[in-house]
Amino acid sequence: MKLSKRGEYGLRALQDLAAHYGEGPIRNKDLAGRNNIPPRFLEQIMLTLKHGQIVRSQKGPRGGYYLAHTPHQINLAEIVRLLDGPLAPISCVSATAYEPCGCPDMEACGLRRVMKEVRDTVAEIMENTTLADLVAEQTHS
Amino acid sequence: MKLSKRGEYGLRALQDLAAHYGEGPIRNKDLAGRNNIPPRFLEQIMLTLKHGQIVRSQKGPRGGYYLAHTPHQINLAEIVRLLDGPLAPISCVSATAYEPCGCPDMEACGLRRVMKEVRDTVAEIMENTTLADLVAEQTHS
DNA sequence: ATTAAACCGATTGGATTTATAGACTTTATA
DNA sequence: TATAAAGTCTATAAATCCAATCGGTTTAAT
Repeated sequence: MKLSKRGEYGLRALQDLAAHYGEGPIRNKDLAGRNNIPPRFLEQIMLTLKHGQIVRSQKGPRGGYYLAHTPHQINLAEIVRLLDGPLAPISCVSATAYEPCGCPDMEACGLRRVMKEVRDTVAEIMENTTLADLVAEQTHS
Repeated sequence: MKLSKRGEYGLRALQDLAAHYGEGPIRNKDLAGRNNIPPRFLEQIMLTLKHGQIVRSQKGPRGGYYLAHTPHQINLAEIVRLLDGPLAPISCVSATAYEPCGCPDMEACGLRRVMKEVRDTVAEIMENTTLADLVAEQTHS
């Protein structure tokens, strides 16, 4: 039930970008330094986020990364799915990557129903939480 | 956010044991066969479950595994924790295995709050679902 | 005694995670 | 226009973990 480091780092970096939204590109080095993330590893993650249209980048001096949309347009579910794959604990309850499990009768499987409940609940929380929400909580604390 | 095969197999086997509760020991071979689980792998898992006091076993001919308690006394959270570790997506929100994350200010971390919400929700579902619930859903379908 | 079953330790192969390294491209600005 | 600062891309290494397998040991029913 764990998030990978890749996912955790990505979320932390994006939370940081959201906190500095509108201030122009932020260097990988700064993102890594402020959030205790190995810089070269973060570089890879940011590249994935760029390909996933979640951030944009500017090359050269004064370059860096910035959000491709406003913080309240980016929800956590899409980030996690991009960096970590499906939210579902087991693949037979995944909305985005369904695969049959080996159980005798899928409809009658109590385990499946509970896991679906878990998936749906997690998905609801993550889909309804945006980077703006993270930053809002962050500042009025 | 995924459950390991170990966890998935373990839950399936226990669901099976619960469905046959009171019928005496069930062989590893039967558990594996009915649920499409590699037998030698399941053997390991059942041993872990035994050491974790969730099942008991009987050796020798006519031997096998059976639940150590009634199905409604065994909840899914303890099983998953035993086989897969903490429920929390990131360790700084784990109730059973807390570790600080690298973020600058833990209290002010919006990400942490959301992940805690996810953990708490998942824990609530799993702690309040027992093997009896799985089987009940299973039969009246 | 035989046989069926769980127990236990070791190990393997593969995948994934977590990085590092190095060469390349783009671009601001001095 | 030279320079340096930044991201881009590919490759690969190290470590860890996961899934599965194997061989042998112990226990118990018949």
